[in-house]
Amino acid sequence: MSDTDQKKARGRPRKMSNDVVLDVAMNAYWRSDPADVSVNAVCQIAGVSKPSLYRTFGSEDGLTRAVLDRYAEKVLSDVFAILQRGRGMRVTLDALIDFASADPRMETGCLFYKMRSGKHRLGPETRKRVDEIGAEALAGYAAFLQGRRDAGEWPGPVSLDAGAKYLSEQIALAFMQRASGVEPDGIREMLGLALSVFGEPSVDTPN
Amino acid sequence: MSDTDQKKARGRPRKMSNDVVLDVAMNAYWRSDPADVSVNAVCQIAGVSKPSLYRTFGSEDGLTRAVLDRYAEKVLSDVFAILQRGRGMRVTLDALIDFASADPRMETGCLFYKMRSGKHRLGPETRKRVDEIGAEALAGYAAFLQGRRDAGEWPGPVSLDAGAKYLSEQIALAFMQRASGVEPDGIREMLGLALSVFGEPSVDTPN
DNA sequence: CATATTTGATACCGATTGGTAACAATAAAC
DNA sequence: GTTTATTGTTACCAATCGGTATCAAATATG
Repeated sequence: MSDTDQKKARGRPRKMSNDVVLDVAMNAYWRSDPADVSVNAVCQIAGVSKPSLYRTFGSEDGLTRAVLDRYAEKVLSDVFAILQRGRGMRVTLDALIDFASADPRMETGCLFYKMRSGKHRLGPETRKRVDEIGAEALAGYAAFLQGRRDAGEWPGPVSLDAGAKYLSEQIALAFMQRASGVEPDGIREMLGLALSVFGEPSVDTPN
Repeated sequence: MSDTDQKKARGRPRKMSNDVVLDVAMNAYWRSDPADVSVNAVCQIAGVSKPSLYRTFGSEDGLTRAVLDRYAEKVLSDVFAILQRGRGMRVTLDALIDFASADPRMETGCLFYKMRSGKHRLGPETRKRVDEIGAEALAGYAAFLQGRRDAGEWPGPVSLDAGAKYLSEQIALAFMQRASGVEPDGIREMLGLALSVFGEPSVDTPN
């Protein structure tokens, strides 16, 4: 258990690190759709031979799963961070609306929701991970709403669970619209309308 | 220009009418997804040879387009009918919620929205038709909202166009959830919440 | 230097995709 | 009954899919 078990890279070194391959694959999946990017295409644009890719990830399922993991820690973590800042209802919702409707990183939608909407086309490992992340997101939304309810900011008759599901799906819808090319302003308007059920925005309709 | 130009069916008669083939293909596409049902599969379950199918529809694009047309006149017309009944806001929205969340025909979602969400995988003819039907739906929602606004039932600051888009997308979301296996009660709860921006339901929070 | 190890290149596999070319069988029209 | 039109059957096509076997090239370890 000493430092001897550090895997020393013997043999021919990697011309391209696994992380770079993952990033290239992630961006390709993200821009279009995992179902529309073949393993062959990933190898080509990543400059990696197919046998090498299969030696590293085992299968297409292994690759998409690794990509999803990387996407979760590099992108989805930002959404979770917004929820866990402990800010007020409106400030948080506005931040979510900003991110979903106008963040330049999400110009082609959200890779996670693309995977979720095409879940049946994914391998078992990736599909399982999609379900797990979906549950985590739901828990995150629920925890946020719980905090707002404790703070007396959301006294409505809607249950916590229903509110979390609603919030989650509205964000998902915004991302899917983004992927479809809807303009940020249009998405912002619709998402603002949808989330107005959690309390009216500061401006507009002061009545 | 007399009755002589009625096309008399000469030659070997069709063992299976085109309409039956269309219905079988429609149900197959509807149950799973157009992108997941190959032409080979359609031929097999419809009991039609592949050359015959290609003689009738020309291409896969022609088939999906014909299926979409049939779906529009057999299913989507029901949604349009709800909007054109001239009933009040709440009655109409409740009818829409009922249809989207619980109608047994929509148990596997809505074929139109499945096609729309996978639009890039369709042929040019079908894609064009999808856009047309989407525009028709939007116009239908807008006309309905216009009527409600004229009747003083919807005085909010939301523009007609934004309201129509919002309504359309919320219905679409409900259908997609249905296709994902979400329970009708859950969909009804979320859709009711989303459409509460058009006026609160009769029960609950009378304030 | 010699050896072990890992890479990339190439070529292949069986399966499936959308789409066709021939051709025999069949039935309506004449 | 002959002709004509249309069907189904069979077999095929090139392309692409995910996945692998083989082997030479390259490099870190010894």
